Amino acid sequence: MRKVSESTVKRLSRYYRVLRLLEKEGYVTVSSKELAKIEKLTPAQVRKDLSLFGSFGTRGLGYKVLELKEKIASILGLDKTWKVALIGVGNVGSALVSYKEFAKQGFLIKLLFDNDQRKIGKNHKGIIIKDVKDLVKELKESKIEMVIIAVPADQAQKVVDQVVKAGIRTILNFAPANIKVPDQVFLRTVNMAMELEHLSFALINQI
Amino acid sequence: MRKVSESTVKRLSRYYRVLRLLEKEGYVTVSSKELAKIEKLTPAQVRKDLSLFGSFGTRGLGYKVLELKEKIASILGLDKTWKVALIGVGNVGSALVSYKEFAKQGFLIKLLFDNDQRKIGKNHKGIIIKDVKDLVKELKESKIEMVIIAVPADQAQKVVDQVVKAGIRTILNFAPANIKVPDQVFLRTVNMAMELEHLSFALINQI
DNA sequence: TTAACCTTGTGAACTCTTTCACAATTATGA
DNA sequence: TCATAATTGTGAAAGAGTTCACAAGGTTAA
Repeated sequence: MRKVSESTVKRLSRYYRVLRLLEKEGYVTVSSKELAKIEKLTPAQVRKDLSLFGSFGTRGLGYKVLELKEKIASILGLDKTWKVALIGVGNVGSALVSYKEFAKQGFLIKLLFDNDQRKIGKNHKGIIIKDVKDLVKELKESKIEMVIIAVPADQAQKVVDQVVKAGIRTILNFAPANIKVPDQVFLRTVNMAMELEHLSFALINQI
Repeated sequence: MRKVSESTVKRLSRYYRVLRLLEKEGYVTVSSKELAKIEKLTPAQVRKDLSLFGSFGTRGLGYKVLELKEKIASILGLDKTWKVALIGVGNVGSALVSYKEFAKQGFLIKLLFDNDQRKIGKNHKGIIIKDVKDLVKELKESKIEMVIIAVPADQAQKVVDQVVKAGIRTILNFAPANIKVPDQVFLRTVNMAMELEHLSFALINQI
């Protein structure tokens, strides 16, 4: 496959959300011009993004909403369900367990881990919290495909090392730490403080 | 000021974190080569980023850790404190109130809002939760500079409109919704499901 | 059926970002 | 003090990503 940029993937996620909405509102077709307007992009950008994966439109008409939505779902891997484990059932972890958007997109949190003896064995929103000691064994047995890290920063690297050892190739990290993984592992880090820093930069520099 | 790209700002945040760490470990100087190695970038990239804001280094030696850290802090606006209000004290909102990194960087959550009568008036981690009805008045009175949105998606636009009306110019949004703001307002949206979609894309397409 | 209109898909042009490469400058050790 | 080594800062080159512009193909209405 031709190279797909980070920005293109992000925009696909956005198109997907717009299409879901348009579908609900009863729209049958949508043009690149309309999509672009909604997302504040150029029509050419929208067409270029989509053309990386095939020709989904009809000249003179545009794209069929339902069809394009499903195409993008398939490109992003949203037409299947993913088994996800979450490590660290603290403040952030608990919030993520309740985060509806995950399940809506097929990301099903199947396992929870913590290292706190008071939490281990407890039922949290229908899932028994397991001991992080058994991480590698449990991840393998449950055929988990993705892992979300929500442990304190100083424990994150250690936990990630275990996760990698269990053969997991995709990790979403919420710990504010600079984590290292082997090349073949996909790691994305969400750092909420860095998002605020971006805003304070914008404010100070009056962009 | 010359144009500073989104990517540059993100990298500055990362440099800042590395420098904080290096300082703690007792390093006095650091070269662009070393910084680049830690962040998996090229030395030229590091120097180019910094050169946008001035000449902070010493040829033959590198950068003084403490000095560079402070320069970047000043660029990002981390050398002052920011008054932040958080709207929506649900799962995500509560997690954010407890998020240590915010305070560490000078982002102080001063006000909490919700629309749930059972929560309004209650003390949450030392802050009395206020009625979102009084949003505009309270934001103005408390001289809030930034707002974090953690309300359900279907209420987000309405709340943001109020925030904008109160004169706030920087908003960090955690609601999975496509929010519109006037041009002069800086809005960043963190969509955690979109981060997972990025990972599933990577996994499917075996990048 | 036909003419007028609309919209896609895509090379080419353009713009933005990253990397290269090297002069200039400072540090270091004999 | 001087030669050697290290490292910055920055124009120029290379590489990526975005927008332009238009031929090709499809729609619509009379």
